Amino acid sequence: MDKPVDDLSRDEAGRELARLADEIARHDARYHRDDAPEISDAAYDALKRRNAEIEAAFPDLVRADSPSARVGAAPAEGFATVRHRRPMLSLKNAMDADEVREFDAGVRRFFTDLGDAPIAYVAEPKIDGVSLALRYEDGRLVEAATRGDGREGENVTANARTIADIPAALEGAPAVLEVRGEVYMTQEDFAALNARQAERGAKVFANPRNAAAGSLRQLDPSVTAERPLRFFVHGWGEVSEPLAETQTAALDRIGALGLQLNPETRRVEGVEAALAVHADLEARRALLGYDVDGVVYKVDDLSRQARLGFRSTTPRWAVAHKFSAQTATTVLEAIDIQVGRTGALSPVARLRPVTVGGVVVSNATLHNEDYIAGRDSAGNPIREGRDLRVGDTVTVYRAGDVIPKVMDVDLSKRPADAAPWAAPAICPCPLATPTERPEGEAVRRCTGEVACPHQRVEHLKHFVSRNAFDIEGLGTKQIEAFFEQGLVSEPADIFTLEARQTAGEIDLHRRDTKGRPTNAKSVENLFAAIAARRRIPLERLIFALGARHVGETSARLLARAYGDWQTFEAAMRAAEPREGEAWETLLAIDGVGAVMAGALVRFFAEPHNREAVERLVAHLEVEPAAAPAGAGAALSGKTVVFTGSLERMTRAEAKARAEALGAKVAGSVSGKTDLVVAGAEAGSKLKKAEQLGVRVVTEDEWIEIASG
DNA sequence: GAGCCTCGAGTTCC
DNA sequence: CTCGAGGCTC
Repeated sequence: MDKPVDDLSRDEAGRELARLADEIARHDARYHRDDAPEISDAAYDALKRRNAEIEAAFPDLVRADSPSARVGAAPAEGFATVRHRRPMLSLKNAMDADEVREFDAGVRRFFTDLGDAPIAYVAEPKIDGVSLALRYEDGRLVEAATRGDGREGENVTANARTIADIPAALEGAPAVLEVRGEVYMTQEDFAALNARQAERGAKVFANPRNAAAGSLRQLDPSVTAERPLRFFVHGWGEVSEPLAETQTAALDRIGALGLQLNPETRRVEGVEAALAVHADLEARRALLGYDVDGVVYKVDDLSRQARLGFRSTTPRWAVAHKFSAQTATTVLEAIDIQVGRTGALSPVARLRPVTVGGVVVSNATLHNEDYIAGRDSAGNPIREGRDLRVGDTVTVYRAGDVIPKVMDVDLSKRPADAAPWAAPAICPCPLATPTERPEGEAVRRCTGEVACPHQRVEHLKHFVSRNAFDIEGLGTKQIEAFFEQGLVSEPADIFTLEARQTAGEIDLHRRDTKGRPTNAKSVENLFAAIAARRRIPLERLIFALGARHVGETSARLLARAYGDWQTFEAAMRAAEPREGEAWETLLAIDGVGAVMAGALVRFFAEPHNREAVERLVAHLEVEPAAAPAGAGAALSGKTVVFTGSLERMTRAEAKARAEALGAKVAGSVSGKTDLVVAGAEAGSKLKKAEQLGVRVVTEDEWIEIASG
């Protein structure tokens, strides 16, 4: 049993914080990375709480790698983080009616039992607010959490309690009920709030969503209480009992408990009826009184929702049909070139600042030269094939209400002397390296590779980025400054900073990024943060190396396939392009193809990279990769093959089900196959399974397995 | 060989 | 968030 915090000696507290940091990091990895938590949420929360209590009692012992400081999306200080029991996913967007019809067709293809019957959908306005999850236990509100990165959000319970639409207690609710919805502000309330703010000389908000977000995240709940926040429910997370058989009935039940449902919500039969709701709401958009950016359609039947399941970040049973975006007109003042870490040259539009949807926009990505020329990569016209020229008057919108984009150009306002834009033949870096655009690719690249200072500095930024080394106090700005001052030119240099400082070779105290003297404390903190990262999980290291085509996910695959750094590095060094055992082993990894394998082999063939990696790893202690995920699930680690025609479910459904149980679904039978599900008229695959002695089951037996 | 699904890379603004 | 491209399935 844990000793009361008050009874802990300093030494004991220090030791326990160290233990907790390790343990929590391990559980985080098991949960986030492997999807295979080994302790309950409550036990995990208890660890976090214990850590926080000790930190509160011994603030000077708080570790650089403290679990309370370390979180994915870096929620703001001041709010505890909350792990969502069910991830709060986002929705797939549909930009027009045809994309919605495709969504409907996809849903229909999933089921074999529909015939011509239409799918029933729930259509509801997509409120432009802030997502919030409310957890009720035994009818009492116990926790309110923002969406955050979908896995962890901020605990804003005290603030949520001040919102009139959020009851503190629900009569007759299930033992556990987590409702999800949107906190928003009406346009009228927003205007009045801004008038009040302006009067007081306080911050004026750009739009109702920002006002709602800002109000919900006040550290002082009494401020939130004065803000006119409202809340609509649109779904639920964890529940202790099924709410109903349909989305409609479930929402009705939640509404009957005393929560607000959006009055525009409709149940409709078939996709065309759903589209009619969109047309109706778009026409009445300005009259609703609150900001709405589209309409969400959800499959009404909850058993069908469950069968459809989820893609990695979105449910298959819902789609957000967006309204056409708000636009603004401005002048394209310049087209600059940015260099990415892979050498990709991206044109950026510098715009005369203009307000779009409540935010001032002055930059917008132009993607690549085809985009400027008015074509997509397939040569199809965009902007009806009209090109962009400096001096043009252009229409700007914010894609997904976030990323500014140049939509169209007004040729009637084009200055007579506006010249077509020409892609740069040389990199804008001091080396002026020639650029090239490989046949069939959209992107032009600098050929300077490691020599190009732009690429080097971007490479370093990638190295310290959040999913790589994530060194606190060493962000974009700091890296740029260190690079410019010649203090850091490759990753290994980061780990020698402290030694060089001690030896008097460099002096970090002298100046910060702005040339001001830096205080000793922050330098010390930086050294501590760097030291804390000398121990690094293999997958983070592989990702941080920055080989092309190797992102977070692929790095994880590689880490799991090779297990530890020595094995991985030896294999990469031994591999030759397109032949040999090491190459074959690499390609055999599920998810690794010839392009990625080629990029890795090339990365490790480059002498500069080999040496830089060697210098780096000398400073590190690389943690081996965790065992593969899904341990404990019914079919975990098994490979399943479906053959013949299935009669009680579609292929897609069968596959989704098998994967949910931890299996990998393969297309052909081999020695690695564990189970073959043979439907009617199974052919060669069945024969092969019998030859290899692989276990074969009928569709009925499979359903038995899948439901058990 | 086409079509789906995911991943990687680059980007904006607060 | 979006686009392009890689990987896999049919």
